[in-house]
Amino acid sequence: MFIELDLQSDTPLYTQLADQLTEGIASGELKPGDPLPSIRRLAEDLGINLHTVNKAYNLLKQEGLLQVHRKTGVIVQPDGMPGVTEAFEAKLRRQLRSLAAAAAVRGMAEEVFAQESKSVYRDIITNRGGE
Amino acid sequence: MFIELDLQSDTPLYTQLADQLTEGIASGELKPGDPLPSIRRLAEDLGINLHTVNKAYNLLKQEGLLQVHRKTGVIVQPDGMPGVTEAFEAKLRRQLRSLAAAAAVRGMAEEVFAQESKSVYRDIITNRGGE
DNA sequence: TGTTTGTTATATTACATATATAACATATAT
DNA sequence: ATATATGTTATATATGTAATATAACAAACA
Repeated sequence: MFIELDLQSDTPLYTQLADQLTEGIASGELKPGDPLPSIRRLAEDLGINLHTVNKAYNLLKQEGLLQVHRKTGVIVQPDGMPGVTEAFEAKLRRQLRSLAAAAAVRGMAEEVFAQESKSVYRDIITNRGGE
Repeated sequence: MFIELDLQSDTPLYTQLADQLTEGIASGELKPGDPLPSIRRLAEDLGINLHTVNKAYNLLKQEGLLQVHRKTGVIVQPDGMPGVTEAFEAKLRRQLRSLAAAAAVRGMAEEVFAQESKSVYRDIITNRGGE
């Protein structure tokens, strides 16, 4: 799986990494049970620090997307992905709210905003680059 | 206009403030030309520092949502709101992408995600509380 | 003249990000 | 047993952001 980090971005490296791994799982490129590179290995490949990768892995572990086994290494959650919890719904709505307000104030219509959402979602599932 | 800040949130205060002002404009509660409280006044009312309010106002000024006149004070952009620029589209897509991936990986269907987006958008426009 | 406005400057505190080393405990392979 | 590679934990450091606290400035208005 190809991962690209933008050092200039205002999004933290560990967040970028976690996001891209999440996309990989969502698209099916990474399947349940698939092994991920070791912390040190991935850090080496990406040219970043061990702890930054560790932070991203742990974030996804907290969310239930990864399992981290001592010595066995890190694998994609094989026992079923987490569902849409109340907490997740609330968080999603909160973040969507910020985006929707910015879109609405610029005159982007409701249907266009919804269509953008649908389009972006599909883009991830069909494993396209993004544009 | 009622503004509520969550000191426990991981979202910075100036971001929360800018978001809520944006929602106010999007919903029509704040109309073009409407005056906003002075920096010091709002800071006092919210119980936060002058510079935090200033940062929020300047952010919205940069985005073209506010006009800041010396002594006249701060008003909602009267000369037409900014449109949907390429840059905004790109930024919106980037942020939606992260949300869509998190939703998809938890099994939220494309239509449900789009419906959530539409629902949240409508919530803002119709000026409801949020839940 | 005095007050209020946004603006700018400095300083301080706290926290997050990212890095650099180092060491530890454990499971696997040799 | 020995070596190796794994995730984990602990320090330390540098940098940047967020938020606060004062203070002063220039300009507009009553």
